[in-house]
Amino acid sequence: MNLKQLSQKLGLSQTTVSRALNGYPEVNESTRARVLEAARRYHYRPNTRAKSLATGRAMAIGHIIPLSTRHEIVNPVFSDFIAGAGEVYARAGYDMLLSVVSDAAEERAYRELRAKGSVDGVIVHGPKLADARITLLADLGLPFVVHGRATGSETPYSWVDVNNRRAFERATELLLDLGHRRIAFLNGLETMDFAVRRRRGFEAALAARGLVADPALMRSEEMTEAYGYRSARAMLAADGPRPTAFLASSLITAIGLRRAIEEAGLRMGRDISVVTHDDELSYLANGEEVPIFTATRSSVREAGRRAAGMLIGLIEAPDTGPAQDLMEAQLVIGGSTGPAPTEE
Amino acid sequence: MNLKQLSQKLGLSQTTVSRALNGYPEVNESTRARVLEAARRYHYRPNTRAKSLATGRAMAIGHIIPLSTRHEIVNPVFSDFIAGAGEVYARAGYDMLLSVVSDAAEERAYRELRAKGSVDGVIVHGPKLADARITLLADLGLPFVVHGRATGSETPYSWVDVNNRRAFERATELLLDLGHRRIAFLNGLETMDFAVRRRRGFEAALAARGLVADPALMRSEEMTEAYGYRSARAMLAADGPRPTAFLASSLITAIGLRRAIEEAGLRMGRDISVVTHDDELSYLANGEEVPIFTATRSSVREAGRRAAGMLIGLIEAPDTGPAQDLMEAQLVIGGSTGPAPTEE
DNA sequence: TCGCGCGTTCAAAGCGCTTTGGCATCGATT
DNA sequence: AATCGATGCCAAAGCGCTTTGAACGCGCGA
Repeated sequence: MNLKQLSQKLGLSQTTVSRALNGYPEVNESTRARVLEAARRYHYRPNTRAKSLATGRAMAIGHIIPLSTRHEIVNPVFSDFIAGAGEVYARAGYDMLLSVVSDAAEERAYRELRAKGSVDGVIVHGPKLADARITLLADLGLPFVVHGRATGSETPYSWVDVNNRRAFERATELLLDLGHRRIAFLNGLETMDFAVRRRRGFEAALAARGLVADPALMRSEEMTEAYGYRSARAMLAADGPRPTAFLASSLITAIGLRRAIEEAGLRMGRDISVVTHDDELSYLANGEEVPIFTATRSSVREAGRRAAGMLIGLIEAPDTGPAQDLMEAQLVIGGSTGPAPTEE
Repeated sequence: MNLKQLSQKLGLSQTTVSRALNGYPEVNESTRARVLEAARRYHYRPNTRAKSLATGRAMAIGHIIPLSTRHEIVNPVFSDFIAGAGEVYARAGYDMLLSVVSDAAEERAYRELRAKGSVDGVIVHGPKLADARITLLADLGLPFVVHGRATGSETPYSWVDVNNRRAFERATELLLDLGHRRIAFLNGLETMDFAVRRRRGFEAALAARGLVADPALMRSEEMTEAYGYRSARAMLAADGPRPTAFLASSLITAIGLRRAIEEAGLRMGRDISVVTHDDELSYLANGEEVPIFTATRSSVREAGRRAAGMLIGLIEAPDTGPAQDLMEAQLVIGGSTGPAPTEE
């Protein structure tokens, strides 16, 4: 059932039917009612491609996912973000277009999206320091919102981000207040912007008490379970003073951490304290009533909602300047932290 | 730069340029070369919407994700599947359209996808028993491939699935061979087809040795970490004979399981054996060289690739009947299994 | 009576592409 | 010399929608 057929059934012109459906004022209310009723009866839906060819609006938003194992993206954070964004798109009538591309093809993918006119805007995932995609997109004139920030990018841009620096600063302060001095930090890959901010927060909190981070206790890798396990195991087995607390960048890493702690015959929360960041992933809850891990908590799904909303705003009101949304993480206390054990 | 402009620059008609670009034979090879060169120079990309309006092909494939927390979908399995499918789509020139919808709106979402003509086919995720979506899609005449199967669906359909029954049968046999008799089974939600098949495999292996499953040792829930923890904790604390082994439906659940085991002062692999299913998620590896958990292993990313390939085949050769692809899981031995402890 | 404005409707153009149905040109065949 | 089949190119129609510009009928004031 297309517009032509529908208008024939109604004995009206395509023009009138189109206007009636799209809420234009110059159509008699009684005919409009007839049209709406008929559209419903025949399950009429305007063909998206024809509609966007005519209007020039794609009514779709793109997400380009670089497909590298060394990347932070093919990970559970992504599905939660997408779920949040998807809710908003659905409500606003936008489709979501996903492209999985190799890192090398990423720039081309953005250019194609633009040239082929398949989307009205894009979300940029996993920004790196001075991320090249930002200037690229600005050049292409394609509206975009970054999930995270890209320190060192000179052009202004829109973003939604968690205050990673502040979150990790507070987490570190908590551990310091509990008496911990030897705090290990298992960070994410420091090519990623958020990881750098987290490290800054960590270092700032130490510096504020006249302490300085011990390089031997700092790692930066992709945030897997094995990473947490391997690092904690090595640090706990090392000669010399051991860490009494760990700061982890993700729940998955913290889980690996816990495995190493327990294998070493220690008890998390008593012998070793752990604080982690928790993205509130829907399938990976940090315990039920009482959190397993003390954590800096911020919902990535909510971030998805906000980024989507911001982008749609940008698309529909192109003249507004770039927008920003800095979300504060909550520091929630769970069972993984306690006072630093006193020296024997 | 559109076709009209490009053809004017070349002094050719749109027809010829279009044919040259699309590889039609009735164009002189030298002009074709000229056209290709010019297209490259001006970064010409045909507008997708116009192209699909003209051809009737959307060059896009839809994935509809029901947005319920009670669902198995907003989970890491999903992102890996998508990553696999996305690779194939990209190579074949298809876009991927994602719709996140509430469960109630799911049927409508499929109908709209069809009526709006935005996709050439869809992948169905997380099939339930006698899933209604299958007959719906068959009625709509929209090509589709199911990731998994829907027992009890009378119409034939295409699917890609793991042999869940066989995998869990083998896992159970392994535990039986190791001398375990009290085996607990933490299954996924048994509204889902795969979970039912897994239970059948579990029960069949027991039955083959004249044993019968103990209902007190069987659970069926969404596969979270907390589920594994809570269930194992309760079972290990119960009066009467305790399980000596656990069969878990996902790595996440197994991780929760391990937490409960260790909190109970037991050692996994010695006091309590664990076998789990492992989807080989890229971010959640089952250990590094040596697997943490003994597991039935099957790559969900590979399943994504295969499903995408199958669907594209169906779309491009619509007359071929439904296809099937049953993947066998590997049973890999890790550190979580050992002989059943002898009774004291 | 005429002309005007208003409310309502329509025919047709246009979005950027593919594809049908010609139309020349030219070498080969009769 | 006339015919024919390739070969290579083009004009125009059509995909399903929106939107421009015009038209129609009607009531109203002049």
